[in-house]
Amino acid sequence: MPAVKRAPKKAKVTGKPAGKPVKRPATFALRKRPLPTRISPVAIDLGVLNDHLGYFVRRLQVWVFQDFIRRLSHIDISPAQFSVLVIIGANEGLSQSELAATLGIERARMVRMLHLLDRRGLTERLPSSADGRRHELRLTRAGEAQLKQAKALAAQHESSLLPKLGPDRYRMVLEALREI
Amino acid sequence: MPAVKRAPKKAKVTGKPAGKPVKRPATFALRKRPLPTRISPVAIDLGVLNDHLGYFVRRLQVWVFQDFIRRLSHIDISPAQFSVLVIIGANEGLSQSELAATLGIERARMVRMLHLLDRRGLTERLPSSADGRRHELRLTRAGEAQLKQAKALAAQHESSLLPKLGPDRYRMVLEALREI
DNA sequence: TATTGTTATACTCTATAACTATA
DNA sequence: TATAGTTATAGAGTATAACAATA
Repeated sequence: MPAVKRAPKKAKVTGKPAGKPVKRPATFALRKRPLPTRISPVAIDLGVLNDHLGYFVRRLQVWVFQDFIRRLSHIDISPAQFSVLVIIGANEGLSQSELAATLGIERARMVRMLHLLDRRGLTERLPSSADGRRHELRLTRAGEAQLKQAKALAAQHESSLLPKLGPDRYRMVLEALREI
Repeated sequence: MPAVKRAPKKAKVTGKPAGKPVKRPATFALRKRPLPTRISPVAIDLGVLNDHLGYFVRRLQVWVFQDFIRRLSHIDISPAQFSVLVIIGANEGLSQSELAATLGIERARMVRMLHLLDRRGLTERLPSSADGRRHELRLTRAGEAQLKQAKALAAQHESSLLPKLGPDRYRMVLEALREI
């Protein structure tokens, strides 16, 4: 309603006992709604957005991540967590800073992500013998098993993009972006 | 340092008088650091991430947005704000819900964005005469002027992507994503 | 002095629930 | 009952500052 011409609403604070924090899933809870058929459902004139790569890249990124999140929701692995596990698995013993720099995640943020993965028993941080400041990162046995499962689901996710984009476009775009 | 084998740090709370909130820029404060030469600086084995479109799309999206933010930092327009102004400008009188659905932004989020743009004198919400629930959105004169400036800067941003991606790749990717 | 890992803080954004005015 | 706009809240992510241990 047109609040512009009425008194402010005052928020009517929810009637809940204030002690009932609703548990939300760890990753974005986008799982329930069906994905839209088109990535960019156009009902309205996009104006100059039509000439901006960033707009379409953003729409595609959101759509791809949502599909990824849905497919890996069973094992509760987010895209960021997946990338962390993959990099550690492929580069055992690397440091948190190297990992963070590789993925473009802040060091401070990486600390919390690794805390969580440690607590879930998927990763370990071993003090480096060569450099007392560093942690050498590795997957636990459970982490390796989880990563294997995640890779299988992620591969399914990736396969699903082919028909969505069309095989030619898919290959073209992937190769183009990989080279940048 | 290897906290795993030491007592928890206890956070040493910062010595500040606790009454000095540092003013941060409205958009992501990524302006100061130089953009990396390569979008995905690879120093480390990416493993199966090399086969995932989502990874590269995400890296590209972040990179493109950072450039956009820098270039429009003078006028303090974020990518999301730009898209809102463009859509309103190209579709005067549309409702908040339509705008939000078009851009994939939550209605609740859109409220705060429009509050801010209203407060800055760039947009207006007029009660619809046909439907008492709706607001018809439009740009103010100032909003039109600001959008014009923003479009010019955004066009410069877009031009800068061409040499970065290579003109052929740029056209290919833009056309591919636009069709999806 | 610089770097690694860490904690804390502020802010942005997403997801959701609940409320109101209206249809 | 459903929809448009709104408020509130929880959580994820980003940016930044500051600190201890170590180099």
